[in-house]
Amino acid sequence: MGVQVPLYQAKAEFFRMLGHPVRIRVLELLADGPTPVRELLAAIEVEPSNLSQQLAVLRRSGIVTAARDGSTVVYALAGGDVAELMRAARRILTEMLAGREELLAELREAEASSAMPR
Amino acid sequence: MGVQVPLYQAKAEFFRMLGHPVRIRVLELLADGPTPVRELLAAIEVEPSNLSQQLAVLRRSGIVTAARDGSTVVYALAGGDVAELMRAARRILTEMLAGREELLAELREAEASSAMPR
DNA sequence: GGTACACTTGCACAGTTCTTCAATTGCGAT
DNA sequence: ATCGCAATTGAAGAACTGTGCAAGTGTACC
Repeated sequence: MGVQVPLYQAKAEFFRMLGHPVRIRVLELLADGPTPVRELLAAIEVEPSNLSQQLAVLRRSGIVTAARDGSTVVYALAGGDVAELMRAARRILTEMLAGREELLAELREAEASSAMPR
Repeated sequence: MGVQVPLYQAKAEFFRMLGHPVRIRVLELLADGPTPVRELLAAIEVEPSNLSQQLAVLRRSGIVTAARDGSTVVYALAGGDVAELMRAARRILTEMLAGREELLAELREAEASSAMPR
């Protein structure tokens, strides 16, 4: 029953895999259904080789699959509730950013009513 | 009012912030309620200065707050349904890890213990 | 004051990830 | 066979992240 490959390690790797703007956009596009690379390239501003590198990361992690169809390659989500994950993340993100805006507003008020900073 | 930092950038930063085993463990411990650093240190095998560095990352991102109470510092989730995010992630991980028995077993244990009162 | 403890910060170095370029593979058409 | 297009791979350097140590801040207690 020993822990051989730590669970926290696996979770962290999963989140790290999501931690790139191009990879996020790809996953959101794939959430609407299987998509050829050509379309991903048209939708995301990125060099083809860079997109391929990011697709390779997603493939290696197992969250997407690739299938060749003639001369194009079509990517799809390997399964799972990716959309649900994104929704949960967006909810937390919204709260986090809202809190930050409030702090910024408070900071501006405090500066206006006290001595000038450096 | 809205800052024009691309949304995908913000999402990627959010996930990258989660992409570290120590930070994951901290968030899961905090999901059970506010916790002093001393307890985090006892539960996670890590050097104090390393834990502090990871706590600083979480603080900077805004997902946790720190409050001094005497000589100890107590951390808490800043809000948001972190537990729900973790649940969605676990569901996807389960599918991705299908076939890797050890990790699946650990995921099931984690599910069981999170459903139990302490 | 001084010592002890809890926690944090600065810093240097090791390790990892990102980006880009050039080279390559696979496929369809000529 | 060769051309052109779609997509991938390999490799190198830049950029970023993680770690541990030493030094720092803040609090309590004598």
